[in-house]
Formats: sequence, structure tokens, C-alpha cells
Amino acid sequence: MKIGELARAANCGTETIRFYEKEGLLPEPLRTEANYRSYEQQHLERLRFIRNCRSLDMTHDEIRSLLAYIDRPHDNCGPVNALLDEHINHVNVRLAELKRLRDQLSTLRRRCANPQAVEDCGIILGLVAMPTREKMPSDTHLG
Amino acid sequence: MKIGELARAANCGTETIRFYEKEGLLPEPLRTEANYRSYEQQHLERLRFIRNCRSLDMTHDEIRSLLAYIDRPHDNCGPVNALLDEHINHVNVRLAELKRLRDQLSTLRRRCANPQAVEDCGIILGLVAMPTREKMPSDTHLG
DNA sequence: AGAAACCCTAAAGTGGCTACAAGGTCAAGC
DNA sequence: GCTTGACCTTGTAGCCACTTTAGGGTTTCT
Repeated sequence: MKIGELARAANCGTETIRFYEKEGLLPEPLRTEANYRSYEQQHLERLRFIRNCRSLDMTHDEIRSLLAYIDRPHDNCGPVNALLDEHINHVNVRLAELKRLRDQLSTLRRRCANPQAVEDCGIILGLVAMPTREKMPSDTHLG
Repeated sequence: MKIGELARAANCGTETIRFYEKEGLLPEPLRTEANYRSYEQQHLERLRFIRNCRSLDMTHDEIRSLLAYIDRPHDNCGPVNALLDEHINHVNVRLAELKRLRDQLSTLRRRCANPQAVEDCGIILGLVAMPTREKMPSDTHLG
């Protein structure tokens, strides 16, 4: 399988595949005489796994861990469960942040019912008068 | 006001201020004899505005637009309202994405009730068997 | 034979900072 | 007057997961 075929089979771009190789997520394949990458079925399975994890917004580090567990199939899967729990927690943290954000924005939006001069616009006035607090470092990689 | 005082007054770091200057969000202040930046009250107001917008997860481009409207205070604020509506939409799109994500992850998590061998782990098996679809470019900058 | 479609590497760009390196300035205390 | 430490300056590199661009080589179709 050449890189383009692999890309189509995994629904991603060829550049992404080369990037995963550089990142150490996908093992280097054999090369043809013309120096083209030549992939096996195993590569496709691994790449699909990676793309599935990415579609669940996992980081490369998280995926690297999961791949390492897969390569030790007789080990206990406790750490896999823990990793997923932690990732779900990341998502929940970000969800809470975004809900709060939406409420703030809705409240702000209501401050200007009908268009007027910018200097009297409730939205602008609201943004000016907001208490300026420090952004706290949140414990999620999703946002 | 020196840059450190300004930073404390706006709850941000001095590097962030210099970065905003380079980005064209904050106008260049006068300099002291020792080449120190010397800020006025106006700078503080503008910086607070910027930080408030950032705490609402607006992009620099969105903030640049808002600042331009502020500098034309007699114009109609319709575009301001439109910008906020669009931003709220970004947030709602991302919220929907994340909710779907959480559901997927919870479903996946339930596939492994009690720890076992990695090769039999429902989570790993679920990740392997997932349909691998293309990531669609989502219309939000929050994630 | 020529064109289109594919492949290669390496480097730079994205956004919004943060961190570091290597220096210059200033106020306080001894 | 001299040191200590806190502050200021510029410039550069790093973060993340790609995407884009530049500049070439190979294969396949017509």
C-alpha cells in the first residue's frame, strides 16, 4: 500500500501520516526501490486506531500510552481504564468552562437589544466594565 | 505607569503586554529616558478590554474588530452585535461537539467494567473497531 | 513522448501566549 | 561607593497537532 492509499483508507491526509511517523506514533514502513513508503495491513490498523483516538480529542501522549499498552496485550488493562477516566474528566472540565462562558456571553448579548451608537452599546459598555480577572490555567488540553 | 504596574492592574504578565503591542492590539506607549515603556490610563482601559474579551475566548482578530468599532464611537453598533452573535455561535458549536464527545467516551468507558487483559479490554476493542471517519473542519476556534 | 497524478524531504506557518538568554537600569541598605 | 535584587530591554525558541509551501523525483495514463 502506498501512502495515498493508506490515507484514503484511514480518512486522513498523507502529510498527517508522515507527521505521525516523525512523532513515533506510526512505525516506519519498508520502502520501494523508488524510496516510496510501502505499508502493510498492520499499519492501517494502527493508523485507524490513532485517528479514532484523535477523533475523541486525545493527545499524542495519551495515544502513545495506549499504543504501548496494546503492545503488551497480556498486561492488565487497569491503566487503560484510568487513562480514559482522566480523559473524560478533561472533557467534563472543558464542558463546564464552556457552559459558563456561554452564560456570560448571553448575558452580555442581552445588554444591547436594538442597535445604537457604539459608544452607548451595552455590549461594549459591558466589556469595558467587566472585572478583569486573571485567567487560571485549566487542567484540560481541549481549548 | 511602567509595564509591571500595568500588568498588575490588568491581571496579566508583562510578556503578554509586549506581545499585544507586537500584535497591534495595544498602541506603543512613550518611552522614558532609560527606554522603559511608559503607559497612560488609556492603555490600561484598552488592555482591560482586551483581557476581558480574551477571558470570553475571543480571538485576536475578533478583538481587533471590536477595538476598531470603539474607535468609531458614533457608528452604529450593529456589527458589534453581529460579531458577538457569531462568537456565541462558535461557543455553541463547540459545546455540541464536546457533548457528543462525552457521550462517545462514556459509552466506550462502559465497555470495560472490570480490569482484565489488555487484549480483551472493551475499551481497546472499541477503539480498534470504531468507524474511522474524516475529521470535519469545525467552524469554531475553541478546541 | 508528454502530462497528470503521485511520491519524496525539509522548512515555515498557525494562535496565543510562555519561557529563556543576555544584558541594561534603578532603589535600598551597608 | 558598592552590592543586591527587583525591575526593565530585545530577541529567540517552544508549545500542540497539524497544514502549507517549495523544490524536486517517479509512475501511470493517453
